[in-house]
Amino acid sequence: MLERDFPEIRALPLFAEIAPENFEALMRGAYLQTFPPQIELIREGDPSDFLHVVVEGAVELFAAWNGRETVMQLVHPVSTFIVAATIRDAPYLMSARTLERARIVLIPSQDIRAVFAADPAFARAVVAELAQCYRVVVKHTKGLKLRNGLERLANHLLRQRAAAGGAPAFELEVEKRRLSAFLGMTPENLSRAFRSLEPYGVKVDGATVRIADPAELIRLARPSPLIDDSSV
Amino acid sequence: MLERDFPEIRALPLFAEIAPENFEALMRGAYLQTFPPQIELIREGDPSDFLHVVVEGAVELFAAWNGRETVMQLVHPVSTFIVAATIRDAPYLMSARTLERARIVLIPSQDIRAVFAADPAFARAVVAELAQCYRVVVKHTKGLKLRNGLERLANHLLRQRAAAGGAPAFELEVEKRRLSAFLGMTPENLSRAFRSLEPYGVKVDGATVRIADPAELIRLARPSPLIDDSSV
DNA sequence: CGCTATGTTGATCCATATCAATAAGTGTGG
DNA sequence: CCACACTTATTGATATGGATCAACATAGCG
Repeated sequence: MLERDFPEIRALPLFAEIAPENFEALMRGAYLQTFPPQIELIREGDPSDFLHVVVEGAVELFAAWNGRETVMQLVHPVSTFIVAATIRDAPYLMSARTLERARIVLIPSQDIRAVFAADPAFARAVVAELAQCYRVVVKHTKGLKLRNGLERLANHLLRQRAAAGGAPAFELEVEKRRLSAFLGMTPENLSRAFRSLEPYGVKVDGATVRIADPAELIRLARPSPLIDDSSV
Repeated sequence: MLERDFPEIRALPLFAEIAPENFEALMRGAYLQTFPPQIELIREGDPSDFLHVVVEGAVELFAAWNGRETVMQLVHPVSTFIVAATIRDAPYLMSARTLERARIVLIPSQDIRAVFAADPAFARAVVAELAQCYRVVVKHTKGLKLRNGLERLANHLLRQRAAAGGAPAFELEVEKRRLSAFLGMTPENLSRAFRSLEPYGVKVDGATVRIADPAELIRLARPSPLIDDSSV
């Protein structure tokens, strides 16, 4: 892997505290690859060969059953995915595909497990990362079980707005089709949900969302830190 | 804590490989308590003070939002809960209450974090536990998003049957009301779902379920290891 | 520039929720 | 040990959120 790609990976909480020689070891075995859109990176059920780090672009984790398919998570730079499968040496529970052209670092799972066993700092970081992942899924599940489609969308928009620094307008980052699957609804339903939010000051033009008065939307969405705060 | 309670805790994957002196340290600060049914052990949003180990009885993890409440997980002996919050020193994302009279070991979170930092074997075990928890939630979420109520129930019954060693009859372990919340449906709906399963050879009497011909039910449920196998 | 996939909108259907009434347990205190 | 109160489970009737089907618009792309 190229030198210049180290810093952004090194800066990830997962790798920040790791001993230099161990980080070197990980990077030596790692591949940096650029993928076109719509490439299936991993398939659920396959053995976990690599830990993936999205450096650029976007990836979706999805799952299928009985002919149905849903989006489980949307992954944006810089973050890792499938840490759990890598650590447990278990088959992937989700598939992954690129949404756009993406640059991804692939670190062999056995290297991860080796350094994990040898480097206490890395072990701690893996734990923090896993605990984080766990909490993300729990929050997502809470949203699915406790909110209806409109509420999930409203809160998603507020989260995106916050992620964009509170700007009055921001981009959706993903196709509405995929967003609908992520939010647990059909595309048609999402479209109607957007219209239902108009009275609350939400204006949508393509992938651009403009929230006139956040307070209005918040009254509907009732965001909770225990579901919506990514830092908690 | 009493000597005689050690073995079953020590035998847990989470504690099995830990150094004797560290395990001693954990147990010295731990409390073994017996709680009556319906006691709220922890409340979502509270700081995580203790790692909990259910030694006897049953506990449900639940979450609430905007006046609604749902069951996130059912915890039976011997297992731990809220490892993630303990490790991250973050607020609980879920509340917990006893379903029956329960014996629970409470280990101060700061002790867990201290031993975690000092004992590599324990750190590894925590990671394995967390990865396991993560995968459990992911599977649950997949079920919620990819299956309808009837399918979720059918698969739940098959899982319970497997957990009971494949016996033709087994107990539900929890009130139907709570099971319905866990499966993401209303009690009325669960009741009707049970009746819908009669043609598939499912007989319910109180909390006892009898599956005449598993093959028949399997055809409907289409269980998948990536959703239903607890070991994967 | 046309082809194809995505998004929107309307009509309709269906699964699930809600409301209501009753039955069946379960626990408590006399 | 039974009667009473209260919770849970069931069943039926009805409402509704969301899915499906269909048609069309639009946007991205070769």
